[in-house]
Amino acid sequence: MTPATDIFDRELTDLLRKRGQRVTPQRLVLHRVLRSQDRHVTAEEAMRSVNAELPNVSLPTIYATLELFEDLGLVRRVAMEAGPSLFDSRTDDHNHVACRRCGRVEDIDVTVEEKRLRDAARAAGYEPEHTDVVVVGLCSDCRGR
Amino acid sequence: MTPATDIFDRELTDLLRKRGQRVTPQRLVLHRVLRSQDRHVTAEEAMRSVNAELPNVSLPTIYATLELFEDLGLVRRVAMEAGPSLFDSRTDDHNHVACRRCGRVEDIDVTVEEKRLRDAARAAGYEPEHTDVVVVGLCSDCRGR
DNA sequence: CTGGATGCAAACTCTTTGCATGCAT
DNA sequence: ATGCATGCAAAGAGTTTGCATCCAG
Repeated sequence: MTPATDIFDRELTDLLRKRGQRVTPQRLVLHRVLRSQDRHVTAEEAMRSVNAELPNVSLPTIYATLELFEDLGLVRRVAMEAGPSLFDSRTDDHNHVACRRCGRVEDIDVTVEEKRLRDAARAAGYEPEHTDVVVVGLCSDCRGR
Repeated sequence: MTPATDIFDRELTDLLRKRGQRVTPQRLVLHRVLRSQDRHVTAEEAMRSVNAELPNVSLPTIYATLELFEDLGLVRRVAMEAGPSLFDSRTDDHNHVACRRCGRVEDIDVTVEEKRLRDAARAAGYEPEHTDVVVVGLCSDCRGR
């Protein structure tokens, strides 16, 4: 257990306590895995990583916990044109590139001017919460053929 | 058959001929339906609309044809955080708002400055083709509870 | 005629639900 | 002790595949 995981645990514990929800090993381990590991994981991948540390954690639990973490603002679902849902533990303002062939996703540290978008969303009757931006194209591997 | 559908048919016929592909009634009807109807349809919805005009068109055919139309640049898949794929027959530069509860999607006629995004995508090793922007929030119906 | 396109059924993938058990509080 | 959280199994969406038939060229 690196020093960082200690901090992760404490942060999650505080958030859960604040809402009167339980601190379980499954939640702690998934939280650690998400925040230390590579970004953009599927539920399956998350389960494999969790199970390396804590066996027998089930996919339904992973899904339930990811949804909980989304509510807590700890992860964000990445908007994609297709394929399984990806969950991103980076919650600061950033965006994504996705390969339309293999589905690979990477971060782009470029932001967009959201104000006009959110205004237009409100004009359409929506209360905007966040904005997903995905540049879709071909990654180097998939371009080579 | 309104005069517009005539034009739609001709456009599709030309595109298909150009690639040596066949002009079938299924393709013609789906094309008409997509271009005259409301935007952002699921494959299911598209099938229902097509079947109102031409019975017994199957879901696999709808999917295959939507993929073909995507190649032809006639439709675009809309990036979403979850839920069934939505296909958009508007291919000009525009973006979307989506309700995170009910999945409703509307157009936003606001564009973003894509240049820096595409540059960053290239820097990450991708060849950018287009950019999806989705403002996620709550629609008026879902906010009221 | 000929092979690409279709329809049907079945398989597959991803995600959610129901319910009995377990454990954090 | 209480009931939220979990694991398992099964169901449920959504999408794709295999294959025999059909029809556009």
